Amino acid sequence: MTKDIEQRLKSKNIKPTAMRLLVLDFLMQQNTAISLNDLEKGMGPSDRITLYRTLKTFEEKGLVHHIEDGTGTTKYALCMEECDDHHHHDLHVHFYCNNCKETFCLPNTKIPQISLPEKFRSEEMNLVIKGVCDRCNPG
Amino acid sequence: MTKDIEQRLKSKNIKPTAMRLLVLDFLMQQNTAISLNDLEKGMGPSDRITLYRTLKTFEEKGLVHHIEDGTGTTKYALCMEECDDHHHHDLHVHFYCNNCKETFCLPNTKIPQISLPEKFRSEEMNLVIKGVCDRCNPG
DNA sequence: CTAACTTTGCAATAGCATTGCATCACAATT
DNA sequence: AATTGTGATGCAATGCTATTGCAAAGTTAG
Repeated sequence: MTKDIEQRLKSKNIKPTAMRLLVLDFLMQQNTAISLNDLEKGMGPSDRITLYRTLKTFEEKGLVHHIEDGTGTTKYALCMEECDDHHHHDLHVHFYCNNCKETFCLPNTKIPQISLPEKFRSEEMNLVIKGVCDRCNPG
Repeated sequence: MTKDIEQRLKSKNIKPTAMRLLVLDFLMQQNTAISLNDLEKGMGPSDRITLYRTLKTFEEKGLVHHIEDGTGTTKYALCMEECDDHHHHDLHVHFYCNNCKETFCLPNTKIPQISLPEKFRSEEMNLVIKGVCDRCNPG
């Protein structure tokens, strides 16, 4: 089981240190995107900056993507398998729940094609939808 | 001409003070979304916090909307006429140019309907497209 | 004119992101 | 096994933006 995590790191060219195994393990247990703070609290006692840099490394290597959900604090979530180093999260939608304040990836909800004005060229897209999530929605 | 600006403030139930007239005038001259910093530099010598609160007031009253373009710093731009107090910017797309680092409103580019997973309810949407803008695009 | 309310300006704070540097772990090479 | 180099970690410190508290100034209504 640790083997899987280790393998996942190696496949992205990330040296599997103890810290990184822990962080990745923790990330894999989440079903929402989390902030650096959440990570710090969720892990055992560990250095905030190291966690920060770990996330950054993960992001550079295409293991994690970050989300600006409009709250002002950056959230992080694991990439789906298809991501490579340079194209994360371009396609799927993120959802911020106004009720529980959680941020979700909606990996199956893709951003449709948008036709831009003349001479604008698109390289990345980022769509955040705010509303009420399935768990907070009555009925 | 100052009359127009004054009228625009009044029509949104904002008391037209000297400061506010200046800020609105400045905003009307912009064709990109600007940060608080830009505003501070662009105006004569004035208090940063007052400018901050002026923008906030404008936003509450539906005159201005803010954009999180992914750079980490909030940008502000005038709303189109159709905005009312509660529904700004929900519909149009924002564009961030990776080259000139400017953020634009694309008022004529609307966000298409997205079908969310079961039991997710949408209240707001925010789409930022990054790429190269018309002015930076060769040819 | 005076009282009530709003706006403005200054000071101070909070919070997140980010960098510098020194130490430590590890891996490779001799 | 010792040495050297590279990357990872931890601590300290900083920067920047957003945000609040409070007092002074300005505005409006009675």
